[in-house]
Amino acid sequence: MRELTRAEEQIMQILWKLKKGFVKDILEHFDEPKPAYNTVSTIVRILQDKGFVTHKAYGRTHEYYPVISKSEYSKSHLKTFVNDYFSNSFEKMVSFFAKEKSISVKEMEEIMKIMETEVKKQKIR
Amino acid sequence: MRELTRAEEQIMQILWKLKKGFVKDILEHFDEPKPAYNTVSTIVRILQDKGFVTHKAYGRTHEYYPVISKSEYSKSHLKTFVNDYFSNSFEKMVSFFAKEKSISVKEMEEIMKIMETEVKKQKIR
DNA sequence: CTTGCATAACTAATTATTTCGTTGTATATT
DNA sequence: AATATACAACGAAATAATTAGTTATGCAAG
Repeated sequence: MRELTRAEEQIMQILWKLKKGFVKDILEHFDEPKPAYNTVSTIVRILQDKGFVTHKAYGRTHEYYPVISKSEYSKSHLKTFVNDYFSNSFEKMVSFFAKEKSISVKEMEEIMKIMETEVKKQKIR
Repeated sequence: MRELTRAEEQIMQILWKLKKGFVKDILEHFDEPKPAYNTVSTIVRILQDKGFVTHKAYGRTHEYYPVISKSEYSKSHLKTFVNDYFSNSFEKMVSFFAKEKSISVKEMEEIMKIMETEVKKQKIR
């Protein structure tokens, strides 16, 4: 999957939040200083060329939708990261952050609970 | 922490692997088609300006060292990612990937083992 | 010493990304 | 119909990143 550039990612984050939107809706969700209308419009069109969004036309105006979901993109992005920084091992990554105390005890307990459920579920089949 | 660009990251990965190296050593570790010597030299100097590497001079030639470790950088990078894609919750991220089956049962069992140890260790204090 | 080679530093050229002004057109308003 | 408004499309300009040529210098070999 193509990588999003900085500006593209910012707009995708807004679209993922909004689910859909006209350029003017996207623009509203920018913090000050807001970019020019045309800047947003251009980048949305680039995102469309790259296959990240599509649009529905209402006469001459376009309502844009994400085609790639936030989950899909994050999955692909994290995979690359795990591959590059943790020799493709989720385990290495997670245990690194557990040891680094980037994950709280409470979070770890939650994670263990979920994993137990998942392990059981996957072992049944 | 500044983000690494594509070319910069490639060189950092090599330096992290080598621990230290002259430009020519870095160059050797590129796959074909290798970039020009000067391309590598320029980017290493940019990395130095950004504070990612430093050097030890042997007369006129420089041996470069990472100043930011791979761990440090990956920590900062993943934090940004978790913040942007999982509303700053490691738990959300990990359980998403567990449910997606991106983490194998074997890996989950390992992770749970490590977390149990970590939880105990951190609860003692 | 002179020539050749290796290297860092500098700089120019190229390519990618971001930003936004301009244009043309459809639609709404008077 | 004439004018104003809103928008997508286009394109130019600005900025960032990448690539590599050129230059200057030190060192080694003859």
